[in-house]
Amino acid sequence: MFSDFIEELSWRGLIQHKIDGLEERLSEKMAVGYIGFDPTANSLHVGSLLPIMVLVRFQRAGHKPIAIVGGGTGMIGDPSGKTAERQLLDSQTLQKNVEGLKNQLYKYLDFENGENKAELLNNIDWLGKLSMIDFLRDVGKYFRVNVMLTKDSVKKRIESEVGISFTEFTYQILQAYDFEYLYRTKNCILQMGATDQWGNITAGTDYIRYKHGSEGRVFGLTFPLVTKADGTKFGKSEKGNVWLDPNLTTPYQFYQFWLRCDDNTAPKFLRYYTLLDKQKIEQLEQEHAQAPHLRILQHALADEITTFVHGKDALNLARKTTKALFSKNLEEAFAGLSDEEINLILSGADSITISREQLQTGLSILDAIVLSGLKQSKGDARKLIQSNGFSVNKLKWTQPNDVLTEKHLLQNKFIMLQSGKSDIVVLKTE
RNA sequence: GGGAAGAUAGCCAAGUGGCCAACGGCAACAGACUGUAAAUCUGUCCUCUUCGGAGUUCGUAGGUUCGAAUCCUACUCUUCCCA
Repeated sequence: MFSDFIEELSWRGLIQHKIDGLEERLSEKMAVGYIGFDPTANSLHVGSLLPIMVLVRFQRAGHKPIAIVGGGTGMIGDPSGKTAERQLLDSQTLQKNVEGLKNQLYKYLDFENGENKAELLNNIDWLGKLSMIDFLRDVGKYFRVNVMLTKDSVKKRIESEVGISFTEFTYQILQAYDFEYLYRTKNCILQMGATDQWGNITAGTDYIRYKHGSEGRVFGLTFPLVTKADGTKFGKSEKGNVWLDPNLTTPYQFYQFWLRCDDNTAPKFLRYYTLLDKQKIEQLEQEHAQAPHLRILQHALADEITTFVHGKDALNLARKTTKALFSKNLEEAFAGLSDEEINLILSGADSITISREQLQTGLSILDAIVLSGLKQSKGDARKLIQSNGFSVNKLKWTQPNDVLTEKHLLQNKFIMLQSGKSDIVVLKTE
C-alpha cells in the first residue's frame, strides 16, 4: 500500500529531483517525511498549495507527514530564488504568521487518526535553544564552506550585485539541522520541497550521513516550481495574491481564479492540484477537446480545488454566484428567486453598500466606480467608460457624466457594476 | 588607498541644453475576435481632473541659464580596473 506515492507523483509531473532508493524505501514500510513552510505572510496562498497537496498525497499513500513552520528559519531568511537580501520580519509579526499558517494546515491534513497522523512543528522550538558555541562545534563542523559555496542559491547571489550576508549564507545549515533533528527525534527520512530547495535538502541529507554514518540513509525529493504556459507569474489575480484564507480571498474569487485558467495550463494544474485520478483527468481532456468552449477542464479544476480548500458549501455558493453574475439575461437569472436566495447569492460576490438616499438624488457613475474599487480614480473611471469597458447590469454604459438612480435597481435591491469581462462588483442598497 | 563608468517611470531601456511627462520593449488595464482561454490586432498606461486643464518626476542637495533628465559642485549608492 505504500508503493504508489512515487508513481503517483511521477505521472502527475511532480518529480524534479529525487535521491535513488527512495521508491524502495517507501514501499517497505511507513515513512516519515516533511516539508517546511515559510512564515513570510499570515496566510498561505495558492503558491503553497502544491507542497500541501504533496503532503496530502504522502499521507494518503499511508505515510506520515510532518509540516514545519519556519518560526526559526524565518528569522534568518532563505536566499533560494531571491535576488536580494530578505527584509527580516520582527518576531511579533513572525509569531502571528506562524499561528496563521498552523490554523490553515490543520484544515488540509489529518492530525487525528491513525499511526500516520500528521504533525505540525515549529523549528524555533529547537533552533531557538541552540547556543552559538554548540552550533559551531556540533553542527558547523560538518559543513565545508567550499561545498556551501557551490549551492545555486548562494552562487547566484555571490555573482549578483547585491551579494549575500553571512546570515543568509548560513541558512542552509539551519535547514539541514532541521532535517537532522527530525531524523533523530521523529525518525523522519524524507524532506520534500520545490525545486529551489534542492540545495538545502541535499545539505540536510549530507549532514545526516556525515553525522550518523551508514545508518543515516535519508532521502530528498523536489517538485517543479509552478509556471503558467504564457510565462506570466502564477498566483496573482488582478487584485494581488490569491490566498487560501477566505477572509483575504473569498471563495468566489478563489473559484474564479481557477476558472480563468488557460487551456494549455489546465491539464497540468489538474494533475498538480486535484485528487482526480489519471483516468478521470484523461477523460476530461478528451471531453474538453470535443467541445473546448464548454471549458470542461477549467470547471473541473475550479470545482475540485475550491472544494478541497473551502468545502462543498462554499463551492456551491461560488457556483451559484458565478452563474447569476455571468448570466446573459439578468432578469431571467433572478426571476422566481426568494429574497433570501438572492441575498445568499449576492453574499458571495464582491460588493459595496450605499444608502438609498444616494440613489434617490442620483449617484455619479464615476463616483460609483471609484467606490466599488473597480478603478482607483475618477479619471481612470472615465477612461474605462470611454474605452467601452464598463457595463451596468450587463449593458454597456457610454456616458461618463450620467448618474445611477433607483431605476437601475434590479429586484429593487442591487445594481451590477462591471469592468471588462470578468470584474464584477455588486452595489447594494441599505 | 588610487582611477574609471554609472544611477531615468512597476521592470528593462533610449534620450546628453528648448520640439520631454520623456523613443522602444516587458508587465498591467480596456476593446475587437472567442469560450470569463490562448494567440493576434487596436487603444490606454506618473498623479489628480469639472476632460478645459492642473500638479509632481530622470539617485539626493545646491548652482549656472530666459530655459536642465541633459551643464557645474557636493553628497549617497552600485559596478569595473589598479594597489
